[in-house]
This record gives sequence, C-alpha cells and structure tokens, in this order.
Amino acid sequence: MINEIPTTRRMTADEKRLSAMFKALGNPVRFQIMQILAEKQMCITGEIVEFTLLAQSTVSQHLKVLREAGLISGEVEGPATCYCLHEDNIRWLKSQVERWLPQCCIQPDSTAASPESQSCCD
Amino acid sequence: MINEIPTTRRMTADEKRLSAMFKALGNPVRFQIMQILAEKQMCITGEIVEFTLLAQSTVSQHLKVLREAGLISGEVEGPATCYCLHEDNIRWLKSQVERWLPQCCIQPDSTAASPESQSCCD
DNA sequence: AAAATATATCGTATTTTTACGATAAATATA
DNA sequence: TATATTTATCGTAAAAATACGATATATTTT
Repeated sequence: MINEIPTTRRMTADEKRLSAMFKALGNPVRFQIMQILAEKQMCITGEIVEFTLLAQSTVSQHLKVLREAGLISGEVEGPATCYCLHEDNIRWLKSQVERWLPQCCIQPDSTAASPESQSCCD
Repeated sequence: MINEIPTTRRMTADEKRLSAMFKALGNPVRFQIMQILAEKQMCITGEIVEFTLLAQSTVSQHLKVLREAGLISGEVEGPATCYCLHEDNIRWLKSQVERWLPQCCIQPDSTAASPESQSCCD
C-alpha cells in the first residue's frame, strides 16, 4: 500500500509500518472502531455496524484496513467474525511513538536545555 | 476537517485532535518531513523541497497540513519560512498515545492478567 | 524602483478513499 | 436439503487527497 516515496532517503520497515498504522487511525470511523473494541473487548461485525450507523459493506472495508495495519484481528466464530484489538501490535505502536523523533521532545524531567539550543519556532 | 461522523457516540475535542494528527502523519511524505525536521531542528521550505524531490507547491501543501494539525510551526524569516517541530504538541501527542485505549494493553510490568481475561483473538 | 529570491495559493488533472447496494461464500438451523 | 444468518467481496459513484504548473505575495538585493 505504501509504495516507494520520492524522497532522498528510504523508510525502514518499522517506519513504513508505523506510518501505515497512523494512516489507518487517521480515519475517524476507524479511530472510533478502535475505541469501541477497547471498551467491549471484542465485537462481531454486526455490533460494529450498529455502532457506526454505516452500511455493513463499508464497515467491513474499514475492518479490513485496520486488520491489514495490524491493529485488530478477526476470528471466524460460526457464521460471524469476532474482532478484537491486536494488543501486541498496539503495544508496539505505543513503544514506537514513545521513542519517536528522539531529537525532539526531551523529557521535561531530564536536564533542561540551554536557551541557545532553542529552535526559531514557538 | 473532521466533520461529524455517523456513529452512536460523539468524539471529544481531544479525540478529534488526536485523530487529525494521525491523519496528517499517515501520509509517508509528511511522516518523513517530520523526521527530517527532527534531525535538522529547523528547515526552510526550500530545504524540505530538496529532500522530498516533489514540486515546491506540493511540499507547501503538505507543510500546511502538518501546521494545521499542530505538528509543526512556521515562522517567516525574511523571504523564507522557517519550520520546526511543535514540541509542545508532539509531547501532547505522545502522552495521548501512551494513555490511549486504556482498557487494552496493560503494561507488562503491572499485575499479569488472569488467563480467562484473554480475548478470543490472536 | 527593478530584479531576484522564497514561498503560499490557485486551478486542475489524477489517484485514492469512502460509501453504497448487490451478490457471493460460509455456517448454522429448520 | 432448504432456509436463515452473517460477513466479505465486487462494481461503482462520489468525495477527498495528492501532485503539478502558473501565479500572486512578500522580502531582500541591486
């Protein structure tokens, strides 16, 4: 899905994966599906359809995007499919965001930067 | 940009803001612009254009999206515009992600969940 | 004041995303 | 086996995102 991008440098596999997760979460419907899944622990497709008020086929598409991004996983349960958060991958996402852009955002509890190290902005 | 979404519940302002940041970061070009800004601390538009190998107008558009998401800030410096990461907002993003989906992803160092609390998936 | 430099915005073409209804597939039930 | 239930996939229309060149704006330099 994320093809080669015309920049000077190339993205690592982790960077591509993180970017793809961001992309999946960037849609408000999918963002909210994640939240309802977090609350309810698990849902079959039909429950998520009720929640979103969208057509079943549309929701199925969104679920596919979330699944391909590794954010949820689905398991066939009889005629239905039971979805839940992919906790391992969400933990991975959180750890990546935590260590993301290390040159920026020095933790407030670490040694304060000297004034001249400030950027032009803000 | 994020209009009302047809779901049962409504998104809080924070949720909308977080979702909008994810959306901005979901594009690989913008993702990489964030990284180069983190490395170089600050860049004028022209430097970012060179890095991305895209047309100047295209990059300017991407910078606008990042700016409107609160991820970067730009300051006019003579005829140029100097961009850098919006550290406060990035810190906010990180803290939001950290506490995101609290029902999921119990920290590994906390009390281990009992086996029956496991979900159906994975 | 004119020219050069740097960037944002405008108009537009192309691609991608989003949404829907219809249908296929797979399982459970009568 | 036939029917009902649930979901995924297909085809497609509409909306949004992405990219570009041209141009407007704003500042510096000549």
